[in-house]
Amino acid sequence: MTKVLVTAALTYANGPAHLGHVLEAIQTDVYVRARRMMGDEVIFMWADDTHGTPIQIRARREGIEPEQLIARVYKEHVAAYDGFQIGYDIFYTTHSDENRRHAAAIFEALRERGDIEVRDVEQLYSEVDQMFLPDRMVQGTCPVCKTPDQDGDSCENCGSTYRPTELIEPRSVISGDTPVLRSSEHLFVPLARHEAFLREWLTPAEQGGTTILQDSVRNFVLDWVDKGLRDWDISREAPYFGIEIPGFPGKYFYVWFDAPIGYIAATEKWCADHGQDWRDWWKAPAGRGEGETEIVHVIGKDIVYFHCLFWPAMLNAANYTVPSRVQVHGWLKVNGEKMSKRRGTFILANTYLEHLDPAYLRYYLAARLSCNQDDFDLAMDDFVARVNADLVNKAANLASRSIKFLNSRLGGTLGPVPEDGAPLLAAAREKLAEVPDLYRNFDSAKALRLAMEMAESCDAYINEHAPWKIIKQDPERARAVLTVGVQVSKLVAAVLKPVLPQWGEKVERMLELDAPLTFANAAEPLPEGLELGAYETLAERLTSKVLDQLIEASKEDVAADQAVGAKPEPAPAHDYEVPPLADEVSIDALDQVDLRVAKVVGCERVPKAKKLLQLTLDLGPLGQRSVFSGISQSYEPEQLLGKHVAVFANLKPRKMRFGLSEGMVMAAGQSDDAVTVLELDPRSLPGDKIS
RNA sequence: GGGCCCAUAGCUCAGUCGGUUAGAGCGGCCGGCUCAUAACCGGCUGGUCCCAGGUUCGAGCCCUGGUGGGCCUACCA
Repeated sequence: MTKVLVTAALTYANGPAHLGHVLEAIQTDVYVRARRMMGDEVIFMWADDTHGTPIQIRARREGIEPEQLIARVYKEHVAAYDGFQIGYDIFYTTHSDENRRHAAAIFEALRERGDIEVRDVEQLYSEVDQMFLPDRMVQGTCPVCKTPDQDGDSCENCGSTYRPTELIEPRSVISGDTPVLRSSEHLFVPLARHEAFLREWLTPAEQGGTTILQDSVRNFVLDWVDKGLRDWDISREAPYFGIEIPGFPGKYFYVWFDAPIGYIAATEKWCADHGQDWRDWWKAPAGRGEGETEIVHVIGKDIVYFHCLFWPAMLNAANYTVPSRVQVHGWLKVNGEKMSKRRGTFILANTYLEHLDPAYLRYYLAARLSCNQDDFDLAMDDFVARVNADLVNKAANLASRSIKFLNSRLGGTLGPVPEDGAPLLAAAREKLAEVPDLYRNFDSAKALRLAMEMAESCDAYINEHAPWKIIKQDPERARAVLTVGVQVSKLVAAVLKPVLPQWGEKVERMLELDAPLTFANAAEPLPEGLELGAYETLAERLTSKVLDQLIEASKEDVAADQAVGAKPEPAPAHDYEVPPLADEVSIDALDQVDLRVAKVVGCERVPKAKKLLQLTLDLGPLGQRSVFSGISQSYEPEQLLGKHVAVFANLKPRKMRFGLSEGMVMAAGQSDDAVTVLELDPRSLPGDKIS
């Protein structure tokens, strides 16, 4: 039996899990469940990644300690992943004794080899924040092209890169404070010394290597090695929420040093709880044979650098088991775009769970995920169509029509497999035989496609022999035909089970199986005379209405998360100017300007105009009006449709080149591409006076 | 600037070693059926295989150069 240790990337504990995290969790979970169904001994080790500056900043913003933040987020993450039925063995934390010990052990091993160098580094330090500022926490004016408000590492205007210390007028993103240059000692790992090992680890199978990587990933990493490996700075100065480096008081491991060690810490904790020895997993030779461990990491393409260079090198240097496989996936996009908080496509895991069954997303993701690292587009209409077509119309329908018919009209007893049904069943079993290797190679898309083909051809067979007609003359023949449907439903359930565990369990009950489905026992025929259990609904139709609700709820939930703790922030430094206040006036002045509530009922771009949108406004009893507004660089027309806005309603109509404008929509902002329209509570009544 | 990856029907994807007229599912349109969750069946619809060259008797597939998208990285090939 192969020992397999699988991990999904540790979830960063500075906020709730979103569907991007869920994609990886599901891909990993499907793999783990499938390998268990192959008979492998698999443990799924997982944890929260709890250290580093972003955690400190988030905690500070909320006015709590980092420990409180990570404890709360931990619960949220566990709830989210449990909700998606992720079958991890342990979800641990990098803020643990186990992690401190293994980090220290790996560090000591590196030090004994002479793989730790100490050098002075000059960095920006903020007196107000009392900390060294990472590159991304500094903004200032680009030293090359003088564009203001650029990040600490590169300029988005001229594209040049630089050190944060080169910025003109640098300031802390956290407090707005002007940081000063300060020197401190940092610890470095000279990665170049590990080049020989890394080249060996990266060797493709055709050349005798054993590590499984996607070709694109391997090329990618080899390219870095070829360019020359740079020293890796593994230390950060206090205050830093993390693990203090043994022998270097006031210095902490950079979060990316201790994060992957969390895989080991989780394993040790799990082993302690289950009477096992973690050394059997992390001190065994890497490999797929007896007495060896196969370590499989599932990660997103953003962290290949850490998992395919530093991590194997560290493990090897410290004599731990190195990964056998790193499986890389792309980003989750929603409706063809990066997840957007404004459009409601930034969907939190827990928001999803409040609105729909995790089975839908599990199926849809698995049905489209394969071994590549392309980005994954979750298109809502395709989601609905695919789930209904495959899961409901094909797979569930086959089981439903077969089992229900047998139960209601033939006493619920299976017959023999008829001669004309045997080839179909044999073909389906041949397909099943391909499935383990497909799952083993993360090609769940193809595995599920095979399941749908099985269901489809069996469905055609039943249609052809129309048991509902035959039953009158030859009930036993009808029974035999439907028996094929049940036999194939068992095979389909086996393929679906890693993706839809509950589906598998329902079929196990309906078919009165005495052992849970595996790929091996799924191929065994169901015995003639078997008495079926009651039919259980396998999948219900998905409607796009539910998804619309999900999108709406996501907007609110994301806003709520961002608002958490936003208030305790002391008056922040402002990096923009506003016009001075006008002279004081009496309240009578307000009477001159008649502001009204208006609902946007029409909105379109004005051809040939650079900035104009033409709005049709409904002012309730006051009727409709046409108003031009110079906001097209900030709004797409459809964004405004249906919104309630404030309109300067007694403004003298003005003839413009493109038509008559009968009012003025209130908006804020100084530059053309950053205008925001005043949106009113949708409960307000069109035409009502604003005062 | 350099590197890597991706591109086939409206959508999701197959397409073997280079071999006939490039396929499937979904969608759309028309008709039929009903055991089954508006399921199911038949028919129709749908393609500049990203573009341009090249190799070949023959290219979706191989080679070169481009375009678009994604990612990484930086005076180094």
